[in-house]
Formats: sequence, structure tokens, C-alpha cells
Amino acid sequence: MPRIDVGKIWSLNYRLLMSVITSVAPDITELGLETKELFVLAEVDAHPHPAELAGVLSMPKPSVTMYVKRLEASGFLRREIDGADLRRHRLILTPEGRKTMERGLALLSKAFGARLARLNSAQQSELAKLLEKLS
Amino acid sequence: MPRIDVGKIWSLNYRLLMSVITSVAPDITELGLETKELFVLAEVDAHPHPAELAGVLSMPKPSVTMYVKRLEASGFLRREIDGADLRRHRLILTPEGRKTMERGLALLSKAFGARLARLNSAQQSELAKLLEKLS
DNA sequence: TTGGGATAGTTTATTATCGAACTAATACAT
DNA sequence: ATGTATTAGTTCGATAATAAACTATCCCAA
Repeated sequence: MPRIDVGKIWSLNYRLLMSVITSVAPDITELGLETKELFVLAEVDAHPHPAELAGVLSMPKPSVTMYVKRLEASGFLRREIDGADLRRHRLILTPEGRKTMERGLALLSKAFGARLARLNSAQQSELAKLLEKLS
Repeated sequence: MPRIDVGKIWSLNYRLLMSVITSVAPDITELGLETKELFVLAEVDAHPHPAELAGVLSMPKPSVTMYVKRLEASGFLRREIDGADLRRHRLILTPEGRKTMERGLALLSKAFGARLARLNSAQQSELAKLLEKLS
């Protein structure tokens, strides 16, 4: 059994994700948001507080502040002060925000799916299983 | 049409990579380079020309110019004009650059390897094979 | 041979990003 | 109760990233 080259797996995977992001970025921009803003939108349901979003998305807090500000200005989400903890803001997707988020994720899925199409069905399931184990 | 949840795999994978990068970034910085610069260094052997690097790493050309400039100033690589095509610059790792690149990749491998250790060695090979097909 | 188009890399000018420091609210120990 | 530490989110200022435009070189069809 040959020794596995971790760096190689890393680099293949990294390059795959980056090239997919790069390829969909223009289409996402047409929806009225940037890719990082889409990632934020996509996690708002599961993590409605900015500090959590920063953690889960590995983004600095000031960046989240900025993305949220823009998303709010675009009408994609709104903010409520959390009554139980006045420091916290609860983020809520607007219907428009949800629609846009779903469209954006669909674009991403389509682009990623196009790459995945190089694998047969069994291989796709295998990849899904392996990546799921890693996450 | 894939039978798996492409969007979910995407997001798990994306977050995995981002969290690994974030966790090693401070250590990489201590080697005297930034993570993106490390990615450049790591691909120089396989892709010695800036334009190729930009393509393979999904980076804009001006970013590569900047990273290369810094890496050269730090003594991690040097440039030669390609005699066969005077537009092209061939990048060459210095011994110091190679050492630093290997150290950086070791840090990344260690952090990513911790995740990868959830797979047995056959699964790791399988993952490498599948990712290679995708890239 | 030459000129129109492509390609490699850089510069410029603008926007995006984010560490550090800040304010406000909470938690917690004494 | 009171001081101290912690946490949520923001602001500020400095750096990083990059689109657009540029120079230089190459390619190649007529």
C-alpha cells in the first residue's frame, strides 16, 4: 500500500473548490450578492447570530458585520435584537433573501455537479461518503 | 443527474478546507509567508510560469504577480526569463524556498491529516483517486 | 514581411478584507 | 452589590486583492 500524500489530496480538493467558485462567481454576482455573502445567507437558518456565522464559516467577525450590513441593505435579511441577550442580533432571511439564496446554491450545485458528472454514480456516492466522514 | 446532495457535500467540504486553512494560518505566517503564497510555492515545480499558476490556482494574474514578487524578495524563489519565449518567466524554488514550502505543507498536512485520519488507508487512496478525476 | 490578434506579465486605481481596539451587555466570583 | 472577565457586534485604519488597462512578445495567415 503506497503512502498517501496528504498534501496532494489537499491540493486537489482545494483547487477543485476554488475552480468551481471561480466559475460560478459571475452568475452569483448577477443575483445581487457576492459569493461570500451567499455563504452567509446559506447558513443563516442554522446559525442566526453573526458570531456563530463567523465561527462556522471561518470568517473574521468584522467581515461578517460587513456582509450582513450589505445583505440587509439589499433586503435579503433583517435583524432583530435578541430579547434574552441584548448584545445579540438574530438574523432572519426575508422571502426575497431565501429565494436568492436558493438560486445561488442551485448555481453552485449545478457547477459542482458538472464536475461530479465525471464520476459514475457509484463513485459519486463513494465520494459523498468519504467527504461526509471528513466533515 | 447525481443522486447525492451536491449542495450539502459542497458546504461540508468548503467548511472543512476553510477551517483547516484558518487553523494553520498563524503557523504558516511564522515561516515568513502567507497561505496563498505557500500555495504558489507548492505549485512552482509543476507549473513554473505565473500564468499557469494563476490558472491552476484560480487566482487572478495580478495576485500571482504580487505573490511572486514577495516570494522573490523573501528569497524563496527566483525568476529567469525563458529564452524560448521572452514574455515568460520561469520560476525556480531556491533551496530556502523549498525548505520553507516543505515545512508549510507539513503544517497543512498535519492539520488536514488529522481529519483525514478518520479514513483508513484504502479510503484515502480512493479519495485521492476520485479527486484526481475531478480536477 | 507584416499586421491583427493572442498571450505573459505588470501597473494602476479602486474596492475588499480584517486585526486591533472599542462599546455595550452579560456572567461570574467574592 | 461590586469588580473582573467574557462575549456580541462595530468601527477604524492599514493591508490585501483585483479589474481594467497597459507593454512587450509571440503567432500566423495572407
